[in-house]
Amino acid sequence: MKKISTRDKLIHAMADALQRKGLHGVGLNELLDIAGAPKGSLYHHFPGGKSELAVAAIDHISRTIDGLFAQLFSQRSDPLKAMHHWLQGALQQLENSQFERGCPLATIALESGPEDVEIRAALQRSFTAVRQALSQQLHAYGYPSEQADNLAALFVALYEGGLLQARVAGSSEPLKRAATALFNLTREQLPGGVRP
Amino acid sequence: MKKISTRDKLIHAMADALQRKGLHGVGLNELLDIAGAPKGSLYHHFPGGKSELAVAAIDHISRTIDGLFAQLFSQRSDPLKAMHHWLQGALQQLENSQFERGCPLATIALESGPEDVEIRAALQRSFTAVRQALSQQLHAYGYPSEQADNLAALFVALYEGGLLQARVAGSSEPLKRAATALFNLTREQLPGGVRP
DNA sequence: GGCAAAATAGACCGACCGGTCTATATATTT
DNA sequence: AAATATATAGACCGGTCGGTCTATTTTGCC
Repeated sequence: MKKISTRDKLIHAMADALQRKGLHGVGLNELLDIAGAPKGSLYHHFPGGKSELAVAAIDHISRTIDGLFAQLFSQRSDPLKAMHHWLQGALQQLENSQFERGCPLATIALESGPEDVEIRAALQRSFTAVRQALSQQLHAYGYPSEQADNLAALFVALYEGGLLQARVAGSSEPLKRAATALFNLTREQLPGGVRP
Repeated sequence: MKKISTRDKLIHAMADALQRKGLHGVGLNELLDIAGAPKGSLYHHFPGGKSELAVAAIDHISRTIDGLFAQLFSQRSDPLKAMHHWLQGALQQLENSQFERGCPLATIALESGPEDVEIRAALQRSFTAVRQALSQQLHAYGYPSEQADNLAALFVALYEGGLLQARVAGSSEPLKRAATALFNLTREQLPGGVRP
């Protein structure tokens, strides 16, 4: 028997909707229906309405990613292997959902404009944190910090761009190919540009 | 003095809106306002309404990309240099628009689901064509076709993922970093995996 | 138990959504 | 010039949007 607060059910429903259809793609009533909550509860917990709930969902997703990374990198000393697992997991989720669940933040990232101040701020926090986490791991592994920053951005791009292509194609192939290409390249060029 | 047909004005307005805000982000009236056309004209030229116009806009964008690639690759024998120019151009456009104009197809790609059959088909055509064009150039340059396919997917991912990150960050930095990382890697590993 | 705060519940609202429909104007063809 | 197809014009429609408001129930505390 589980007790999930209405607040958490709302956040969860929004997070799921963001991953599948984005912010403009879900209606409030649909959301409340999924969460099993009335409108009053939404505006009680989130006076700012839809966008405040979206921010809460983004923050929630961000924390989830933090946790995933912490686990992923603690188990493997080679960060490239860890990132490979990360991508494998994303791919699995995509396939299991008939290619509906891509990156949970990408859609709202593209839908939102500079006028959506708080949403953009939350997204920025999250993406920056992800890049920093990756960069730090790569740096600890031996990459000079500049190179680590660059590679981190590239891996995030692989994740985002790969998932996007896979979704459109309705097939894992584009992501698999892009990942193969990048891992082949990084395997040959080790930290600092030194080769065995 | 130019004569742009109402049909083309509608397609243009939709294409611009897709790049800035996506399909759900624009209203029909807003669109007609921009195009300077009444509702009757829209449904005369595009009986299928908003989504048929979106398909036409996607096809239009796709042809534009084809033209750009044809020009880009005809002027440079090194496809990596050509792709560098491609990314530079995208970056320029992003900066000139205060980070509002990213990939013209990415937003609708994430907004649309498998139920949007025709939109998805148009997107799939376009993305496949882009990857094929890149792959072909890389193959002609010396990469084995398998490797060329993989690299093509990776470069598209760099473009999509890089632009997405740059938009969220409100800065070119993430895309520049990711591009730097990838170009450094490819410069060191030449076609066929042979090293100098 | 008594009471206030927190949370739930949903009727209701104006605005805007995409889309339909009829009327008029503009070419095109004969 | 008459007839016909093409295109423009915009009033209008039901539905849904996000959001407000009042009423009721549940909870935590003394």
